[in-house]
Amino acid sequence: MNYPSNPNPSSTDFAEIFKFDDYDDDAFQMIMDEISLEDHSPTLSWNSSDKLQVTSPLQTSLATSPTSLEIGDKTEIKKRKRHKDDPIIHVFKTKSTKEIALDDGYKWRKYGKKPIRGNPFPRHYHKCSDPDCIVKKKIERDTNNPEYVLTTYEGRHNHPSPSVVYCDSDDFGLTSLNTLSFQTHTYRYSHSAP
DNA sequence: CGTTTTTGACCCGCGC
DNA sequence: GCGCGGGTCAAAAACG
Repeated sequence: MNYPSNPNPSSTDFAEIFKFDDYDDDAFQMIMDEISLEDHSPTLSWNSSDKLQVTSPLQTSLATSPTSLEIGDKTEIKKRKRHKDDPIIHVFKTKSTKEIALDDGYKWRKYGKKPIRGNPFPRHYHKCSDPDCIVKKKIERDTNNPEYVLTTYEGRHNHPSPSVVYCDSDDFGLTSLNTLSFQTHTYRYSHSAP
């Protein structure tokens, strides 16, 4: 049984899904058919120019680039083709003016810090403290919105959270999608390991 | 005293 | 082949 990373940014105002990373078009469409984003129930499609289009009861949006689209002011979706051997990645965009490290229930060991070109704030590199677990996360401030922090999780924990299990599901690793709600505005999407 | 953080060095892929 | 940007290592320091 694999356990996904389980971010729970309890110390922040809210978090929201920022990026879909590793789905092909069919899988992505299937996912969008399954989920509803708060008061939106969007359908997604790609037009002839490969621009992402979202139609919801509230509005119709057309992306300005093939890979990114904001739905209202809540959710930004990014999409690209899945590459072979791509790791599973989740990116969370979290409003956080004070602390840069989120308490997500797992223990992490920091192993690097790097200045990133174009970003006045450095990126921090963390590994799961479990010696047999290879999950990593990167933390950096959003260049465009310095009051937000981007947390990128890579891989799946092979062990449960050492602290509280915030969300449980019998079919982690079996279904194509789990939609979890941590707080009012916190959503998480994952899919089974390949 | 075991674990984590800090920090410069090292490594590696990519574009030129 | 070289330089650059990004990712990781690892030794020492800091921490609790």
